[in-house]
Order: sequence, then structure tokens, then C-alpha cells
Amino acid sequence: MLDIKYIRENPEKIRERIATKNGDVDITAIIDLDTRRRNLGKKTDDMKHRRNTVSQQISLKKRNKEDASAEINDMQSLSANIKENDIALTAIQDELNTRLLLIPNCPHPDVPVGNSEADNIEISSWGQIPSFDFKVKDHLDIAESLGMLDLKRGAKLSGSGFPLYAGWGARLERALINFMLDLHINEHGYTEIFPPFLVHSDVATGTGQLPKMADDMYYLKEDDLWLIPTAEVPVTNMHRDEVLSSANLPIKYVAFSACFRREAGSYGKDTRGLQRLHQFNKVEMVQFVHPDQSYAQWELLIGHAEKVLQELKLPYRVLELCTADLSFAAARCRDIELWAPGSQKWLEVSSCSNFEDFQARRANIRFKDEKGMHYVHTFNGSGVATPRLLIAIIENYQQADGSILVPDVLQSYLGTTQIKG
RNA sequence: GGAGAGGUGGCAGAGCGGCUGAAUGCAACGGUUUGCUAAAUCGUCGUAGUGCUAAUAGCGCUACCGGGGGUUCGAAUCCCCCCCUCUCCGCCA
Repeated sequence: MLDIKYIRENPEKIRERIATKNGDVDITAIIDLDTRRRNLGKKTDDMKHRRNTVSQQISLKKRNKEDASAEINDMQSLSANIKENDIALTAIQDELNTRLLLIPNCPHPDVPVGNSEADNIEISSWGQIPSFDFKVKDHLDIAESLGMLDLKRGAKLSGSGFPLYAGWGARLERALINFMLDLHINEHGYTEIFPPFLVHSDVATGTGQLPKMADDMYYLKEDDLWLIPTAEVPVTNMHRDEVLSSANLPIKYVAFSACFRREAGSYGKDTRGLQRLHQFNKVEMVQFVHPDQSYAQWELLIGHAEKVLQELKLPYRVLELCTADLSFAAARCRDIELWAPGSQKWLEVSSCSNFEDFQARRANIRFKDEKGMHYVHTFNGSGVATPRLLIAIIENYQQADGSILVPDVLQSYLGTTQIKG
């Protein structure tokens, strides 16, 4: 959410910044609502002041056994008017809020302006793209032949997009999650969180998924609960409506969770194997920081995600997303993509977004220092999502005989050096 | 799912129609004093909206005692609904 005062004072600037994100906002309507809210609010507050004053007089008169019926009469009609105004005011406030919640975050000034994902900029890369002296296969062929994946049975249970891992596939999945959590906890100083996977509407609103992305989330009507699309949602909202102590910042959490996404509107795109799923596992890093440290810490977090891939010795590249490719809530974002030789493409395994105070304002997460109250900055990044990581491991570590070598750092977790048929 | 108790400022905890934005204690901040890893003492000490103003400084007004309604000239205080926490019972991994 943007600050209404900032909108009031910089309407044109906001319109321009949002336009670079291909967003369109009716700033005029918002400013109009804001003006009406302030005018009616002032008027009503003055009426309430009068009521408070006169009520004091009534109290005094009654104590002195004097007649106060004239004043009481007056106040009866005044109170009726106040009630009418309050109702009107609530309606204005509600509409204003609804509109404010639909305004995307403004991109950071350093974000390259672009029209599509084609305008994202590669800012670094790591590792060598491997070459093979045999015909490479893609992850689905390999995993199915090794009994690691059973997508047919997954679909029998829940439909396509709900993968069923079996045998070494299931064990590899579990090993990856443990490896990543341990890395972030032991080497990067994060505190582990294991959150609920179902959350209230206001929680999903706090991080920016609602109201705009409602169609992309699974919803349980009976209980009014949403399945989380990422651990970011519950973990960020842990501190909703809290005042944090500045001495405790930055707060760094890492959480494993299953993630549920309806992927409405993306049918048929990148669907082979594990590329795009309705349910997947992810290790997510979330930080709450002082605004002054925001971008420095965010860069470190990207390094934490990269470290996972370096330890696994997988080639990757880092992209700075252009304005058009930024998500609703993000001010700035870098994606990390892994090379998948069997599929012959780069696969996004981590998205590291800085939201500045956008989420903090929505979720009301503040900190206090000598100068007063401020909103924290929040940012997060996958560290990382498992399905595409699994694809990259299988495809990069595949052998001519159809087996897969296990990356060094996973061998102790898996108890083997090679996965064979 | 059933029964009971309770939700008050950073925390603990009074208040139970007007003199309460809220006692008291702790914590925090500032000063004094003594001095050694502390105590004593004085003062300050909620958040948000809004108006005036050059002002994130100051002053004023309004709102907020889990959330939403109601009664009343006036509600933290009375009434109704909902949510949450705790205890007991039931069910259950």
C-alpha cells in the first residue's frame, strides 16, 4: 500500500511510475475520496467536540440539580446527525481503502524500464554450462525411468500439477529441503519457522496477494481460509500489527512450506514434468529490516540463495527484472535461473523481491526508535524452490547409463553417491 | 462439538455510566546524586486521523480499553452478535 499523503502530494509522479509497470490507477478518484473524507471528517469531529463539551455541561447541571432538558434535546438531534455522518464517512473510507489496496508498488528508481520479460537484464552468472558426450535426456524421462516421479498417479489423486514423488525422488526432495534449511540456519544466520499453510484473508492481504490475485489462490470457503502460495505470506504476517524494537532488526526467518498455486491463465505453458505445478515445496527467506539497510541486506539475501546453487555446483544466472516484469508488491526484484541441459532452457528457481514499506504498511508492521514510529522494510527470496532445482540436478548430473550422480553436499543427506535404476 | 473463565497502554494489573486516555507497579527515556559493573531521587513516557503552520517542531480537535452493532445527552464501564485465549468434558492424528 502506498501512503495516502504521498499520493496526495505526488499524484503525477505515482501515475508515471505505475505506468512503467504497465499498471493503470485512477489517482483522481482516490484524491477525490481523500478530500471528501477529510472534509466530512473535520466537520464530524467538530460536531463531536460540541457534543462532548455540552455533555460535560449536562453532567455539571445534573449534579447541581439544575434542569438540562434543553441541552439534552439539542444533543439528541446532534447525535443523530453525527451518526449519519459517521455512516457516510465509513462508506468513503471503505472505498478509499479498496482502491488503495489495488495500487501496485512503485518500482525503485534503479529498476530498468521495460515492456516485457525480454527486457530483464542479466547482471551476473556462475558456473559452466556442461557438455555431454552422449545424448542428454530431460528430467521427466530420467526421473520416471528411475522411479523417482509418478506424475500419472499424482494426477489420479489430484489432477495434473500435483506431483507424486517416489523412492529416491521423494528422498532427494526431502534431502534438498534439509540441506537448504541447514545452510541458511547455520551459515546465514536465519531462524527457522514452520508456519501454517492456511491463512486468513487479512493475512493474504498483508503481503499483497489479496485482493488482486484471489484467482491464483486456493480458497476454502467453509472456513474462510486461503492456501498459501508461498511461506512469505504467513512468515511476513507473523509480525502483523506489531511494533518491533529497532535493536532487534534485522529479523531473518527461513521457512520450508508447501506452496499452492492455481496458476489460472497459464495452462499449457512450460508444463512438462516439474516445470509448473499447483503444489510444490520451497524454502523461503524473509527479512524485516531498518529502511536504511534495506537494499544492502537484500543483496546479501540474494547471495544466500546463490550459495545454495554454488554448493550444488549448478550453473545459474541472475537477472534484474525490468519494470514490466515486477510483481504487484515488489519495488525491485532479482530472479535466479538455473540451466537445465535436458530441457535446454533457463528455469527460475528464486525470486528475490524488495517490497520496501509496501507490505509493512498493509500489515502494519512498524519499529520504534528515538525518532518515533516507522514502517519496516520487508523483502524475501526463495532459497530455493525445489521442483526446478530437482530438474536441474537430474539433468546436470545425468550419466550415460541413465543414472544420476548425487551432488557432494547431498551425499550425507541421502546416504548414497549415485541414484541408479 | 459442550461447559466455564477471561480479553484494558511495551509488559503486569486496577477501574465497571460523566471528575478515566485511563490508577498502580515494572520496563524505557532525560536530569540530579552517589559511585563502580548498581542503587536512590525528580521528571518524561500510547497510537492514529485531522485542522492551523514553512515544518516529520508546536498547539487544538477527534477516535481508539479484542471486533462489530445497540441503549444513552454521555460507555472501557450496560445490552446483543462475532472472534480469540485459557481450563474442564467429548472426539481425534
